[in-house]
Amino acid sequence: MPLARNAKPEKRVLTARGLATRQRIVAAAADLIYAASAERVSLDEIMEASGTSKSQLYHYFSDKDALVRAVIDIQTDRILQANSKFLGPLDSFEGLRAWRDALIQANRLGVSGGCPIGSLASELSSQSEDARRTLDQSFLSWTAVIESGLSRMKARGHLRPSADTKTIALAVLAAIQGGILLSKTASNSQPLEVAFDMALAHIAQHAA
Amino acid sequence: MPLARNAKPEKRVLTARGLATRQRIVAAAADLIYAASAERVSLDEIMEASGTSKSQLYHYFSDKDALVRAVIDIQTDRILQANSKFLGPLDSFEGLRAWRDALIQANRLGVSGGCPIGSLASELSSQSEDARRTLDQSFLSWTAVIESGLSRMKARGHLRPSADTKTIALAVLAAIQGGILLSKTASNSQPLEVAFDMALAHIAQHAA
DNA sequence: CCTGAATTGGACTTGACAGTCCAGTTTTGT
DNA sequence: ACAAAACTGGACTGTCAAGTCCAATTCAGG
Repeated sequence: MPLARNAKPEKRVLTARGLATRQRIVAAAADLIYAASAERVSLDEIMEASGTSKSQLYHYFSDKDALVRAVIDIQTDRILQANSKFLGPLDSFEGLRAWRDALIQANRLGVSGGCPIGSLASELSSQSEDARRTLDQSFLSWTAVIESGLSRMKARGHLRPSADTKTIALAVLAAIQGGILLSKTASNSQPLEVAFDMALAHIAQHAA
Repeated sequence: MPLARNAKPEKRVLTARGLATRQRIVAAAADLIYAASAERVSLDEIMEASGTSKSQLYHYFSDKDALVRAVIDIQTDRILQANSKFLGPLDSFEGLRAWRDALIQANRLGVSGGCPIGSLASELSSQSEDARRTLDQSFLSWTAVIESGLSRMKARGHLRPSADTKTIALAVLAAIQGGILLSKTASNSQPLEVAFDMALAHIAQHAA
C-alpha cells in the first residue's frame, strides 16, 4: 500500500528517535499545509507545531521542497488507504454508494480544506515540474484504485464487459476533484454530491 | 455581461489616462498570476510588466488584495464572455459539442495554467473569506450561463421538462473543473476530454 | 493660463523567511 | 567504556517583498 517512491535515502541511517522526529515534522507540515498552502506555511511554523528546531528540519530534509515532497507522499498514502478501504472489496453498486457517502461525509467535516492532493496539484504543478510529475503519479494511483474496483464489478458481472473501466475511473476522479473544489469554494457539500451522483450514474450506464 | 460588482469607487474620479493605467496594471497582474499564483507574484514584477511604479499601484488599489480582487473580476468576465459565446445561442446537442471542442482546444493551448478561476479558487478560498465569496459568485455566474443554455434546449424540446437544469449545470461545471485540474497535472488534455464527455452523456440522459 | 486635483517616480522602512553555521548532546556499535 | 555517528539548539545572514512617504509632474476646467 505505501508508495515505494521516496526510496532515495535522504540520510543514510535513521535511529528510532530520528525516524520519530522526521515523522513528527512531516505530520505537522502536512496539517499546516493542508490548512493553508505550501507557500504560506513557513519553516518556523512547522518547527513550532512539531516541536523541532531549524537544524532538525535541515537534518532530515535538504530544503523546503524536499519536505513538501514528503508531505505529498504522506497525503497520497492517506487518501489511497482511505479509498482502498471501500474500493478494494468493491463488488456492487451498494458498495459504490457507501464509498460516495463516506467521501462526502469526510468532505463535510473539512470542507474548507478541499482535497489535500488536489490543492497541492493546483498550487505546485505549474511551479515545479518535479512536483507536477509526483502529483500526476498520485492521481494515477488513485485512478488505478478506482479502476480496480470497477474491474472487480465487471468480473462479478455487474458491468458490461465492454465497459472501459480505465476511462470511467478517470472521469469519476475528475468529477470528485471538481466537486470538492466547488464545494470548498461554496462552503457547501452540494456540488460534490451532485458531481458524485453524476459519476455514479455514468457508471450505472455501463451496468450489465 | 460585465459584472457590476466592483462598483465601490476605489478612487473618486478617473481620467482617461488614469483608467488606462489601471487597466494596464490589472491586465499585467492577471497574466502573471495566471502563470504562477497570486502569492508568488510580487508587486515589483507587476510594476515591471505593466511599466508602472509603486505609487501607481497604491494609487489605484488600496493593497495587493484589492488588486487580486480586480484580477478575479476580469478573469471572471473573460470566462463568462467566452462561454456565453457558445451557451447563449445554445439550442442543440451540436451546440454542446461545439462548446466542448472550443473549451478543450483553449485548454490544450495553455494546459499548464489550468482554469484562471479554478486556480484562484483553490489558492484563495481557504485563505480569505472575502475572496472565497467572490469566487463563489464567479462559479455561480458560470453555472447560470450553463443553466440558461440548458433551459433554452429544454424550451426547444431537446430536453425533458423534468430535467433539473440547475443541478445538471452544477455537475457539468464540476466535471470541467476537475478535468482541467487533472489535465494540468498530467500535462495532457485527455482527462478534460473524458470528464467533459461524461458531462455531455449526463445531459443526453435527459434528452426528450 | 492658472490652480487644484489627478497622476507619477522612486527611495526608504519594516518585517518575514529560507537557508547557514557551529557548538553541544545523545545514541550506537564494538 | 568510548569513539564515531546520529541528533539537536538556536543565533545569524542575506534576500526579497509589502507598504509608506513626499516631492515632482501632468491634466482638466473655469
